[in-house]
Amino acid sequence: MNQNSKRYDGDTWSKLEEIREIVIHSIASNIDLYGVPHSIGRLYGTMYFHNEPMTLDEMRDALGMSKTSMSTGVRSLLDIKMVNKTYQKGVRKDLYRVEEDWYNSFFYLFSSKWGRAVRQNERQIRKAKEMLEELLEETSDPSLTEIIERDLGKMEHALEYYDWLKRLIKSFETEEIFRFIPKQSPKQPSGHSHASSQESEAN
Amino acid sequence: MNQNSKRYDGDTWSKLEEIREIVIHSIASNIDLYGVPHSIGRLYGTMYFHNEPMTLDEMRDALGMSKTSMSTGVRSLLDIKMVNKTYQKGVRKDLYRVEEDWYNSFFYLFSSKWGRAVRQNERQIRKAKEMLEELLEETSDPSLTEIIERDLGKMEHALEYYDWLKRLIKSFETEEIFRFIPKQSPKQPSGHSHASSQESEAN
DNA sequence: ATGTTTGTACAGTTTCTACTTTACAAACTT
DNA sequence: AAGTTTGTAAAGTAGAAACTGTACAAACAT
Repeated sequence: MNQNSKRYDGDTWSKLEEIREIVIHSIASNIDLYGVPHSIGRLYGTMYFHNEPMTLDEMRDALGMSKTSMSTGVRSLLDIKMVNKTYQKGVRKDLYRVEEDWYNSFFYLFSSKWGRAVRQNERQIRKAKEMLEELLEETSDPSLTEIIERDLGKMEHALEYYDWLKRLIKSFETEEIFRFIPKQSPKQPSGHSHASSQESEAN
Repeated sequence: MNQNSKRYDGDTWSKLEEIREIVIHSIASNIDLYGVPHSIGRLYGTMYFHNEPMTLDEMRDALGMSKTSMSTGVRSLLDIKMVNKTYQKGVRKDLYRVEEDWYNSFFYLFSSKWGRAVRQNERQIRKAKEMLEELLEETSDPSLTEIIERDLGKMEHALEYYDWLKRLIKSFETEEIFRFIPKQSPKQPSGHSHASSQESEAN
């Protein structure tokens, strides 16, 4: 079962590893979009092709890095739900496997990182808006009121944008986005192109 | 016109700056999502409230940083189109102002960073897929073919996901996303809630 | 209990990133 | 022409991030 423990035709096997390396490298060099360092991207890629759950020791051996790094690395992948902890009876060590559903990983990234940022900015801007309104009442100087009103306009505009972002993120969380961008691309059988409303199987 | 060169009621003015500082700080502490360092986030926030275009020297004075930092900082903001270069007759210095449309900034981030990543990963995975298919033909060992087929399945799955991401990004670029998530949130006057198809003014 | 395995906290090292200072080229002025 | 001004390249520095080795606590085995 475990393709790492058996010895197949060595030539084919090394070719396979070469191919996998291409993909792993590509993943690793783009994973910074998830705020994850390159080397941990390699870890992710390695786990992606390793079909069974992995232990920290296996990761260490596979990547030639320290076990501590594997521990912290897998933890950061766990935080953004790119890997999951699994359990297997009779196995003492912690086991991890990659989250197979990449849509989930993508959505979770937004829900967490972007969602957090949006909420914070929204809160601060709301606070600023209130303070500006208060300040506006206390001010008589017309050139100053003009500036305050301009700032207020910016705050309104910003709040509108953050509200939009929140709705976008929600459409990810609820997977309603699939109503608009379906998982399987439209095969254009005959009719119109966009905004088809076919159902998508959520998992 | 320029609120920095005149002297208004000092008390009100400092209160205003205090309020702005709240917003600037909040923006700066979340701008890492755009791959921009904190201090350059402050630069962005400062420019955001400074209603006229700014020169590098003004930035240096406003932030107390080196002119070189301002130069590289504003360049990185320029790269992701969060600021624009502007021209003003009779002015020798380069002038910059923030991109007012935050939707644009957000969309451009995806179009550039994510789009680039998607294209690269897609290309590499397509290459890997071809190589795997080739390898599959040369292989007789049944346990080995099983593994190759499993990898091939992963590649298919990945390509499907990247296709989806590409369509999502395209919906940003074309602003068709606004058909699904309109700029102004539905005021729920009476009817249904989501997927309204009202038009949005593109700018 | 004593001994072993497993994961992580902590301290130290290296490597990288965000700056600053200096120096200079290009564009403008006189 | 020589002298300014303006933006950036290059080199150096300080601090942060990524990684390693050691030490240890918790869980399990005997």
